[in-house]
Amino acid sequence: MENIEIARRLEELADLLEIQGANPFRIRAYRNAIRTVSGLTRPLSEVAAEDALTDLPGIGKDIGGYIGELLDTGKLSILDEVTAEVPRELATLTRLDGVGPKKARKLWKELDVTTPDELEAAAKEGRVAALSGFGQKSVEKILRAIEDFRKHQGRFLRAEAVQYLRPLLVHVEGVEAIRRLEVAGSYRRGKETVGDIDLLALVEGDDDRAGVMEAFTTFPGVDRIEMSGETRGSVVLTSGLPVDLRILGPESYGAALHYFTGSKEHNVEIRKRAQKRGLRVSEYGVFEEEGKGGDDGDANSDPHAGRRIAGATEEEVFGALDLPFIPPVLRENRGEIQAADQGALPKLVEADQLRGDLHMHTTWSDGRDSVRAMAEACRDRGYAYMAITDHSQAVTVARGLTPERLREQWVEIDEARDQVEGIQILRGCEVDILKDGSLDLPDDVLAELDIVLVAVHSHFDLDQATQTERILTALRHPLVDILVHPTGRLINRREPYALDMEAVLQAALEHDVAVELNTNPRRLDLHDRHLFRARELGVPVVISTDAHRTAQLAYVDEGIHQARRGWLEAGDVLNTRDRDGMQAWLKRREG
DNA sequence: GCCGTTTTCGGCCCGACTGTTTTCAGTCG
Repeated sequence: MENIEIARRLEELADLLEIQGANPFRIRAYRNAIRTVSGLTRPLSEVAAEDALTDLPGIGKDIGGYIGELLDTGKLSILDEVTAEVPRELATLTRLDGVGPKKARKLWKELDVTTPDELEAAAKEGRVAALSGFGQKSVEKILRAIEDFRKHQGRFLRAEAVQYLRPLLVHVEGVEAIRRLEVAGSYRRGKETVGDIDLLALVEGDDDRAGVMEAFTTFPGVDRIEMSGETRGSVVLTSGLPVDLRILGPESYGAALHYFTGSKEHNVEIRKRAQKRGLRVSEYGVFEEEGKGGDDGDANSDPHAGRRIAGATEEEVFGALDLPFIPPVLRENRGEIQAADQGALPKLVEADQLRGDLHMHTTWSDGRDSVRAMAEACRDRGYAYMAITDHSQAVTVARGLTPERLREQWVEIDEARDQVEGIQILRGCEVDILKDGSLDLPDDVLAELDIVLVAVHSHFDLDQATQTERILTALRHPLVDILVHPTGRLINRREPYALDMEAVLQAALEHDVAVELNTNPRRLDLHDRHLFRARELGVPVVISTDAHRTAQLAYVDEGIHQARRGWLEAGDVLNTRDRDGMQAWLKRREG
């Protein structure tokens, strides 16, 4: 069983125990363990085999036992016991905005409501408003939440969100009082998708805060205002994108930027670290706690109590905790705090370190631009080399190339080599991995290519063992260079095919095959967790755009976040090598 | 339920905002 599946079961358990009213600290312990599991790059089965589950942070005897049970049997008996008492659908109910464990429990106990559909019916019949603790506003909010839940389950692509956001930024920036306006949150962490947008406005003094909030909530693209206070406001744009605004003074801006950049998990760890040093971290700054334990408790409820020792910049906040600046893309609690503590943060790869793009299409298959146009565009980007990699014959919808047409294309590639100077044009192909794992072109043709990419474009629904074996078979082929878009996912549209990625990465290592980070914003495949694992194992990664027109070569600029989120350094990325270095790798199996 | 360079017992991250309350619980990020 995969880590992510184990995390999901434990999460369901925690959700249901919370609804059941279990000790909140016990729930927290479960959530801590879930954080550890979902942040882990090694397979838990491997850790279990070493008998080292309880060495993991937040995992003790009990939870370690649950993980062991899941690994051994695929079942979790305690979850079965809990679901015998609490209906598992109730966990879904807490996904609704404004409905937490307490309200879910009340709706279930008093109205026998367990699903969004039942909740909607009860709300419309006036039964919800009649409950104590619920009023007319709660009912309206719940009905809206159900509507949102139905129409908008997926998150926004990062690239998509920025388009909706830009006009709002222009509008709010127009307010004179604003000294700085920045986007924090998962957007700043470079996540592939964002659920909402967090804006931070720096305002001097208290005078114009109301004006800033006013400008924010009256932006014409605002569909509705969720809340609007003195320092915090929350709206939903007509596009459905939720946006939060926080207003801060200069002494707190860095602390707030850190705090609202997150991730939540990273912040929790940071605060624990602070606590050990007798410090308190909040969005207002880093404070020295004074008179610990001696007070009446009121001192702790004042967010500005104690002496502020940092807050104006993020560097200051990290510095107060004896840490160097941690780049936002790393703040996922995947070991970045420990690495920072030990001076071992990775030197993350930058877009301008890439020396070539090794995956693109032309008019020969389903691309829009010619070989020459693509070559000129790559040269203009300053690349030293590039590969033309149209589809092979099996992908008929994309006009995939037969061996004959491929040879015809080589004539055109030769012409482009003469016409476009200053860049090396590799002749390649995105060769289909057929259902049985064999390749879509004969070996003698593959041998004449400079570079061979392999990919799955069919039979997505094979079971995991079969799909994995299919790809392993392809990786064993001695002429294969790169496995491209390895999981096949399309964000918000198609799930990855069932695949044992650990086995695939191990095989890539063994057979000296690279794996791709495809920077098409809908793919971003491999994703960060697997990139991290590839780096850990030493499997080379190629960052390519899969461009189907010249403009899409720019996908690399958005996609590079993903590589950085996977902790990749230049040395982990094959196409940071210069022309000779790349040539040497392509010839790695000769001599 | 987990954890320990002050602790094997007694803690466990922090604050804003809303709605339904007569002083605060619930939810969210």
